[in-house]
Amino acid sequence: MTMAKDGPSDTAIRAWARLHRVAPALLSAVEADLKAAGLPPLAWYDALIELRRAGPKGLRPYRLQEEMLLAQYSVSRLADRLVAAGYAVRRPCPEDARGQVLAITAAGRNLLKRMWPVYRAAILEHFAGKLDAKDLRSLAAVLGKLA
Amino acid sequence: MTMAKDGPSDTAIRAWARLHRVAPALLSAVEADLKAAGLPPLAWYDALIELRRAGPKGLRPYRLQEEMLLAQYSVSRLADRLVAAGYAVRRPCPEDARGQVLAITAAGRNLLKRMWPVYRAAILEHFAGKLDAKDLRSLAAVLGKLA
DNA sequence: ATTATTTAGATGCATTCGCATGTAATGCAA
DNA sequence: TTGCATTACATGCGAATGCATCTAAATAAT
Repeated sequence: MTMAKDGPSDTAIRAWARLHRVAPALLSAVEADLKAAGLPPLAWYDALIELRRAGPKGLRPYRLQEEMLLAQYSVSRLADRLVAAGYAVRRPCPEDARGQVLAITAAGRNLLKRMWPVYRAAILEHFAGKLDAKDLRSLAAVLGKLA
Repeated sequence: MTMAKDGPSDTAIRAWARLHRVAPALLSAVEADLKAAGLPPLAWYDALIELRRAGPKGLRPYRLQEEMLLAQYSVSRLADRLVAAGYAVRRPCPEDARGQVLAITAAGRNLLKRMWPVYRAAILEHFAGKLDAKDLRSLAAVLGKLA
């Protein structure tokens, strides 16, 4: 009955419960498809997309951190792995000697190209294929309010 | 331009991107509130809710696994921790000697009562407070199609 | 200029996750 | 029944995560 304790409404609880239930399942279904295709995790894709968008000037790790909404150490280690795998390089930062710049390599761009078909198919199969255009727009609109 | 390669539409990609971006951030914001209050992770709450719902007869781990959409080893270890913390007990299963039954303890029920106010406030702050009733219903409806 | 504060990033350590596999009991088939 | 596949759950081990802390450089304060 949602007493006057002034918490979220029952409707809100239901929506939350579904989000809490569905979103992680969806993400891990997509991750599983990538893994099944012998490809790296989604986070690598996301990071490389940002690096590619940043262009040849590269991207500061703290910027990547903001874009991806990750913890600092998480970006630091993601960068370690991307660099170790040859998909990105670390360069010293000209304007700030304590910082660095991350840039995508040719291998990184190639990885994006190899991942996208699998990623795209996974999005279609697990997500977009189950919704119509109206659903998708309304979902994007609602989620937009949460950012 | 979403060529005739028959992937997800641009609208779908946008919706996916937001979901991928917002949902994990939301979850970790709520987790952070719980942690800040000195409380266990959300997964403990979810599991204990299921155990409480199951009543005194308890719940088989594989059932919990289905409810929570988790990996088998993940439930096994979650159960380890709940039991170690005294919030649940393992009992041998009468009808299946290889199985077991998990049941919530009084301490577990008490933990649920302590967590709920914090959880509820977090849902309100990070989620429900930013949306109106129509948003919430439409979100629940769309996510329902993905289950 | 000297000192204190903040910021960028790395890392040791403990916990957790994921994968593969192991053990044991059940169910099914020949 | 005996043998084989399946199901329920646990676990060793390597990788990833989270926390706290460290270094070093930049910035602000005195």
